[in-house]
Amino acid sequence: MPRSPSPSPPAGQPSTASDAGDAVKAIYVFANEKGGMTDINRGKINEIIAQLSQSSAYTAKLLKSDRRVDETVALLQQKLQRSDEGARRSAAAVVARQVAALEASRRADRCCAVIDFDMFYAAVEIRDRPELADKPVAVGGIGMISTANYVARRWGVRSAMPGFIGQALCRQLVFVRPDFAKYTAVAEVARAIFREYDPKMTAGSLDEAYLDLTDHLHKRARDGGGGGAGDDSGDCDGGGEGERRGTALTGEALGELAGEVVGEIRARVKEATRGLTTSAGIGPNFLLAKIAADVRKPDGQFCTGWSREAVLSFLAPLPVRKVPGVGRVMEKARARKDGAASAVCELLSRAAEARLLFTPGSADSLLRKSLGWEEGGREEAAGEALQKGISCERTFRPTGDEAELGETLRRLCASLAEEMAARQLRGRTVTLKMKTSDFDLLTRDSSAARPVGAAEELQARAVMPLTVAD
DNA sequence: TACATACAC
DNA sequence: GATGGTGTATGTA
Repeated sequence: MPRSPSPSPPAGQPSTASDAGDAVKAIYVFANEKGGMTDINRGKINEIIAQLSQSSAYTAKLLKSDRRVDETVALLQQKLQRSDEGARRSAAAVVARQVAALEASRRADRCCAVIDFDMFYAAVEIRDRPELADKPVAVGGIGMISTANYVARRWGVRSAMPGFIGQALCRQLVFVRPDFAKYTAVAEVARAIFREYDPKMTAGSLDEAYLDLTDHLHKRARDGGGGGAGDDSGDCDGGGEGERRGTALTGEALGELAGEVVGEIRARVKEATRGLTTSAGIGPNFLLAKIAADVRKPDGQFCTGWSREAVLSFLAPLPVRKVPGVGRVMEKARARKDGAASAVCELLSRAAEARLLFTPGSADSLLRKSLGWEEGGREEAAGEALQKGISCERTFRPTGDEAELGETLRRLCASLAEEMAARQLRGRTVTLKMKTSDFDLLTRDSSAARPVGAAEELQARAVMPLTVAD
């Protein structure tokens, strides 16, 4: 006899903060946002997570790092206070000039798409074991969950969450071991389809692809395959500065055709992968396409539009964290005065501040992103970019035994050398990374005169940062 | 060049 | 009781 009616997520109270878990909650953002989360149980979920995390070394280290970020942010504030009127004015002037230049160069003749499988690993596993379909499923192990299906997400189980927490949140959670060979094969099926639309397509990861559809769309429009020859009704295209490609396919017309094409691609992928769904974002560049891919997840697509108005009204209200490249730290550094997270519009309105605080490169990048103009995605892969590094790391039980550490190091070097040989790679700088039991990360590196690759060479250069005390 | 951080998936 | 692995980019000394 099975358990009773289908179990449902806990219906807790709205977060009754109070206790020692408060600081921890501030760190753990698992129960924020994202599809599938019901609002009702958020408090309960946070409580369980806080409970389990409270006394762990990992949390201690997170809190410590968070305090350091706070200090840095405080320093930035001081720096801002102390900046003189002249510096502020010239920063504002620079920003104004940049904004004008960027706006003038906005183009409406390019179309990019980012296509992303929905809960990829879990979807593949469920496809192959249909009996899992309505059960909460996590791909990963007790150490780490890499993907959770939407049923599991209703309990607060998410990717990048340690498995034991997932299990505490949802006792019926079914764990499935990841099978990367299988995922790679599935990804290859999808990529073959993507390449028909963009031969230069690039992959962000196994489950994510960047396609520049511009050429395909023009070809399709020329060959009259479909797509009403756009009625560009006034408010659409932003930069109507002539047709570089000979077809009047810009702005909204481009978007409309792209919508059909992307729908077609997604249908083909679903068919070819026996039912796997994808979500997609469409826009004038990869940055916007990437952000847009999140909007209609799962199994949907969204187009940002091309005009300045369309782009900005899409971006403005988004939390800065949605912008690729803006993570926990930058979010905090750009948070509002009252501590609340900023939206992209504030990023833009306070761009002059950023220019005073950060390196010119970072400030530029932030400004461009808040205008929705480039960066954050693939962008011109410009010929097969060569790989910059290769690594092999493993987490093991803490030990102070040098012989044991030495043996671990030997094994790591051996696997790495094997992988490098298989891919015919060598490198000049060997970096040894070591994580202590309290999650401090240390690196030591050593550069050789010429590239190395053999296990012995790697090992000889991997000098252990010993004397770790305690 | 050496080391640390931030970020993405 | 317990929080991964691979790769890229960037800041600072």
